Amino acid sequence: MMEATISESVKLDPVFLQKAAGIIKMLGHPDRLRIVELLQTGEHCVSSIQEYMGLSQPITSQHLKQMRQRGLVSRHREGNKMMYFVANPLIFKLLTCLRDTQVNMGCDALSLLD
Amino acid sequence: MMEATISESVKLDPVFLQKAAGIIKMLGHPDRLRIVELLQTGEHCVSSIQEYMGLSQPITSQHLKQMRQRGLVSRHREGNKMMYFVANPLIFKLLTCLRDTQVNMGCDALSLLD
DNA sequence: GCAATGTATATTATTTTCACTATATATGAG
DNA sequence: CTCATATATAGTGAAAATAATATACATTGC
Repeated sequence: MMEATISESVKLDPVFLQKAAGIIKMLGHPDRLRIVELLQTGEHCVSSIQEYMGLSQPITSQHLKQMRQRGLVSRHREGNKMMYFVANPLIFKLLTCLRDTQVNMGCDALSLLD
Repeated sequence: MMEATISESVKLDPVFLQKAAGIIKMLGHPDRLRIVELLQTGEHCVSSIQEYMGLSQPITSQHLKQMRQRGLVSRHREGNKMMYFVANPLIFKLLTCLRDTQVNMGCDALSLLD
């Protein structure tokens, strides 16, 4: 099994970078970041996400819609309910980065410096 | 040497999550994402960043200021010039995620699905 | 069919971001 | 001190994000 060693010199393709920025933008909102953190554990319906987050139903739907449009999450119907789940492998990787950083450096790793 | 295995079950601390969202938000703009990609290779002054990016001087300064306020980058004076550099380890990790994703999955990995 | 539940959308007001122009500040050279 | 270079900030207007309320739509069970 080969692990690719990614050199720092790999340049991000302009198209890729553009799409990536769009995805990252979606994670730049605390609520949405927390939603994907929840969804990472498995699929959830809107009402359970809503309850978990303590958000209104429309706001919850809106966040999910935005993330769906950017390809972060996807959904399927299950009877009455819409089940949402993470649809992009990059999301898992990015969340792993965050957890890793929190575990290794603690909360202060992200403190403002200036 | 021990590599920490980060379980998916590590829950992100609310404070950490809040700060992380702030940092991630800064990367959610294509120009800023490209700027940190540049800075990752070493420090650069404003005018060289500006030239590389093809942005106006005020816009360049503004992006840098925002990122400085969030702790993504820092700077020091070198004579006439202000040298900017990446100040947060998380940035490197996130960029590595992106490069890794691009290399392993190509540009289409981030395509919209819905 | 109707009512109940779950989700999505429309509308609107507020706030925030973005990008531009003009101007101010700081350093170095002379 | 003066000028040139490099950077930062102020002020403005347009565009986008956010959040709230009201309403529409879809599915289930009767």
